[in-house]
Amino acid sequence: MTGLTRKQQEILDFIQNRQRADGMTPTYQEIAAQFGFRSPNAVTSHVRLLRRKGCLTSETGKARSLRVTSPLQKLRDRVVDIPLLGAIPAGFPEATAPEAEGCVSVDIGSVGFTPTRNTFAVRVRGESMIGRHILDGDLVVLERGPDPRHGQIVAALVDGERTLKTYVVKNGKAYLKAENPKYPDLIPAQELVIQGVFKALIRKARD
Amino acid sequence: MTGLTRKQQEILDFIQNRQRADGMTPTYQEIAAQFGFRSPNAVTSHVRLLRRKGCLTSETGKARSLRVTSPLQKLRDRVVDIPLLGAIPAGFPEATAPEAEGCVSVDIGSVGFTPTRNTFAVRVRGESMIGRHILDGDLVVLERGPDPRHGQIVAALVDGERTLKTYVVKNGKAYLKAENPKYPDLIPAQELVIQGVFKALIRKARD
DNA sequence: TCGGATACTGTATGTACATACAGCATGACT
DNA sequence: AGTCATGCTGTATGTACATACAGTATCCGA
Repeated sequence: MTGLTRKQQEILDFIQNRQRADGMTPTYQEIAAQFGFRSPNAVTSHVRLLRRKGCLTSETGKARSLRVTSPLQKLRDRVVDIPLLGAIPAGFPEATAPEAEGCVSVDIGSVGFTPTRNTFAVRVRGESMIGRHILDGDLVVLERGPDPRHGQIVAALVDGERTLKTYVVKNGKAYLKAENPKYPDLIPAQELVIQGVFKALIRKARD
Repeated sequence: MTGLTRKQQEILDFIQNRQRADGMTPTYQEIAAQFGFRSPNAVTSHVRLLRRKGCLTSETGKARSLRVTSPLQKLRDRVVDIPLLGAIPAGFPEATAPEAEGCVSVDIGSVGFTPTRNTFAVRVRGESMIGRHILDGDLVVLERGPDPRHGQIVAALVDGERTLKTYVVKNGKAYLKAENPKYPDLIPAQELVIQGVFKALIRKARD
């Protein structure tokens, strides 16, 4: 397996970029137009080579069926989009698609579960959960719905502001506990709106 | 804006799933086949409705040009595939695509940088970096290449095994330091292979 | 009870696309 | 010089596809 030619790599990249950007692969004539070819056949021969080298597949006769087969692509899991909710959607406007202020896209293998319509993400503000190794600025993925169990981390509305807390059950009563000595402890859970339980976390390095 | 009909939702889901799975949107006739319609026109009218409701776009005349316009899709960032490297690729076989044992796909906004060919991911084993809030089982994204700066977290090969350490410079000399009292401290950096510096982290909740 | 939307069947048709056949350069290796 | 891969132009052609026109049946709100 020889490496790809410069031209071949360019074409491969073009196809992949177009697919990612537009959601559909370019046609032979679109590729020809992009590279200034005056004959769609120039593309055909390139595609033939790329296919022989195993970088490209297509189903014969089908329109726009070119697909880049990167070695990673085969290992790739399904990618899901999780809405990143902003500051304060007080309560939770049931079933309404809440205004997303961003979008977190991850493969389901890495987050370890399959998100549903009840999954959302939130950016952590403050260090209230540093004891559980969640930092200011982290992106936290939560799932609304399931009743939290003892020891799970939950997002809750406290005085109209959202914070992360640990859900603890003590003598049959539920409390929320901050994992940082600087923060107030043990808030009775009944008075609060619990928005979801912690499912995953994404952190970027601060330089 | 009324919600979608059950049938409309089904068709929309089918299109989206096919697009994600195959990398190309189904044709009208393929959709018709899927739902048992004996006329491609049944699809046409559904598409017309979905387009009016703003859930679908297509460029007229173009084959396989249907695209689902979810509100999240617009916010969606570019998704990149990062190879998940396994146990011990001792050293780093320069420029060779190292055997990936998995694939981490994330949008570039969430990881906060644009991965390159020198980016890879590794699953953390052990609690040597608990002081920097990195836990056993976490998925860590690293970038090979840039010389580490003081205080940055790096992946290094120590006795043929990979661990995460903090890169510290003391009196002009570089050391690696574990962030856990149980682990040995301050290893001279010269004797080790530094594989990359910490860029991002993905953690799944343990139940 | 009379629209008006949804949810189809059935038949066409123009064109968007993949792909085949027939060349002609260029460079690289033997 | 000769062969072989790359990298094209130019012309066709069959078919895969989007889409228009003409109906029919059901359900629902006014």
